[in-house]
Amino acid sequence: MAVRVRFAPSPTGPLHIGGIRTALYNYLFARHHGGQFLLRIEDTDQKRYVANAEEYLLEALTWCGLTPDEGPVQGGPDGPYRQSERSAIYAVYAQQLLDSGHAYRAFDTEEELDQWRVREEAATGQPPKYDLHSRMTLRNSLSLPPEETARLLASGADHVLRLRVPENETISFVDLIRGQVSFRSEEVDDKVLLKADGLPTYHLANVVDDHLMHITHVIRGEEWLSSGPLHILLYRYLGWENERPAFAHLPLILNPNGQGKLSKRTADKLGIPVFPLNWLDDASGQTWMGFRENGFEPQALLNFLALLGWNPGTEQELFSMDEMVQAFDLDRVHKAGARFDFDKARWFNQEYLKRMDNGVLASRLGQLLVERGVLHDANALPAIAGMLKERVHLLQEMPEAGHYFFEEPRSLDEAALRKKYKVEGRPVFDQLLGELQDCSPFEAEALEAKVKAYAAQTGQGLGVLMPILRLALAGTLQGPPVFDMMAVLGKEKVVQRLQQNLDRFDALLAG
RNA sequence: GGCCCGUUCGUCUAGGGGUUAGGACGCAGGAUUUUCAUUCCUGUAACAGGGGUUCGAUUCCCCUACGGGCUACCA
Repeated sequence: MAVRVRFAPSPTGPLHIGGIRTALYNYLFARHHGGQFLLRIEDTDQKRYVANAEEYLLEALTWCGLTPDEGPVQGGPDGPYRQSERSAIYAVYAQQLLDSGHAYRAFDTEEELDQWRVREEAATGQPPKYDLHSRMTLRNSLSLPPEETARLLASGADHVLRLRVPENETISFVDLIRGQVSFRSEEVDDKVLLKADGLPTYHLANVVDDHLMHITHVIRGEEWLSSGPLHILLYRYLGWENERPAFAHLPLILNPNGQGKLSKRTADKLGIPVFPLNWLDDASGQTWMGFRENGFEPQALLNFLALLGWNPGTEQELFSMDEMVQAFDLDRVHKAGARFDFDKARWFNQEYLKRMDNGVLASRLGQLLVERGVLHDANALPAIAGMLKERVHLLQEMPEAGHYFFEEPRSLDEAALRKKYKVEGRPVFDQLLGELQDCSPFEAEALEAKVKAYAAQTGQGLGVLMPILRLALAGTLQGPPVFDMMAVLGKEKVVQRLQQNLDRFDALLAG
C-alpha cells in the first residue's frame, strides 16, 4: 500500500519551527517511500481561529519547498482538506458512535463543569477528570434517566458528545519511534468528541479524516502521545482497527536553555527567531522575527531542522533535498527532545551561502540593499557577494560587513592605525598611489603585481603597506583580500579614498 | 499531584556487553594568509546516580534523581 502522510496544522497563529520540522519529516518520509504528502487544515476551533494564519502557513511551506500533493490549494480525491468544510462527515460517525453505545451525550454546561472542577479540587487537591469514575455523578445520558435525556434533547438543550472509555483495560500501541506504549483505561478521560457548536474536536476529526484520506502513517509531535489511547479506541469503535495508520511521535524541539518546548517568548528574549517568516500579531502590534527575514536560506534551515532529532547514521551533515529524501527514515529518529541551537543553524546557513552561486547571491543582496536604501552598482554585486559570503553567516549581515563597498567607511580602527602608520611614512604611500593610478587594467592581479613590485623596489615590507591601504580603503583591518577590494571599488574611488584618508590619518596623528 | 515519554562531551548526535566511546557546532591553540574569513591540523569535553544480571556493563533489567509532554466543549 502506498504511503500517505499528512501535515495537519491548526490556523491559530504563525506556524513555528517545530511545525516546519514535523512537515519536513512527513514530507521526507512520503518522498522516501514514493508516497503522498497531504496538507489538512485543522480549523475546528472557531474561538482560536486567526485570520491570515492559513495564508501564512501556505507561504511558509512554499518558501521551504514543502509542497503538498493534496491540500486546500491543490485539491485532491479526498477533499475537502479543511476540517471546517467537513462537518457533515463527522456528524455521521459521531452518530455511529452514539448508536453503538461508545459515545454518550453530556449536558453539563461549561459553567457547571468549571464549578465542579473547583469543588473537586478543593476537596481532593487535584483537578478532576470527566472519566469513568466521575461520569455517573455528572449530567449525561448515562447518568440521567432516559426520559430526562429525551426531555433535554427535545428542548434543544446544548450538549456535547463524549467518548465512553471502557473500564479495566490496558490500551497499548506500537509507536514507530518509541516502541510499545501502554496506558490504563482508567487514566483516559471521556474526551469530548463533538462540541456544543456541532463541530468535532481534534480527536474525532483527526481519526475520521486520517481514515477517509487513507493515511498510512501519522507522524506528529510528542505532545500527542498521551492522546494515543483515545485515538486507538476511536479506530476500534469505528471499526477501522485493522486499517489503523501507524503512529510515530516525534521528539519535541526544546528551548535553548532546555526549559520546556521551544516557545516564541523565550526565543524572543534570546533574540532568536522561531518562525519561518515574519509575523505581525494584530492584537499586540508586535512583529515576530522570521528566519527568512533574518537572512536564512530555506534549504539551510531545513537541513538544520532535519538533523535536530534525526541522523543518517553516517557522518554526513550537509544534504541536498534529494539526499535527505534518500537518507531519511523514521527508524533513525531520536527519542529525546532536542534543544534549539541557533549557532549551529547559522553555521548551516554559512555552508549554504558558500556553496551558492555568486550571481544568485548578488540578486538577493541587491534586493536587500534596495530595501535598505543603499546605493550600489549592481554589476559589482556578484564579486562583492563572492567575497563576503565566506565572512558572514547570514545574507542579512552582508550590507554591514561590506558597507565600505557601498559608501565611505563608517569608522576607523584607530588603534590599528597608530600601530601601523607614521606620518613620516606618507611619501611612501603617495608614491604608491601614483603607481596605482598607472595600473592598467585595474584588476586584482595587476594591482598585486604593481604593489609587490613597488615593495620589492623600495624595500618596503608588504606588512607595512597593506594594512594602511586596507585602513584607508575600508577603515578596518578585516575584510576580503585588498586587491580584490580595490578592483571592485574601481580606480576612481580607490584613488579618492586613499588621498582623502591618508590626509585624515596625518591630521589625526599630528593632532 | 497523576499518567506517559525520555537521559552519551556545553549543544546536536554516532555507538553498543570487552571501543583509545566516533563526528559536527562552539570554544582554545597552530599552519596558511598583508588582515579577517575560508581551508587544514591539534586540543578541550560525555555514557545522571545506585543496585542487580554477567567473567565483564556506558550498552540488558530494576529503583532513584533529573528533564520533557499531557492532564479544556485547544489543537
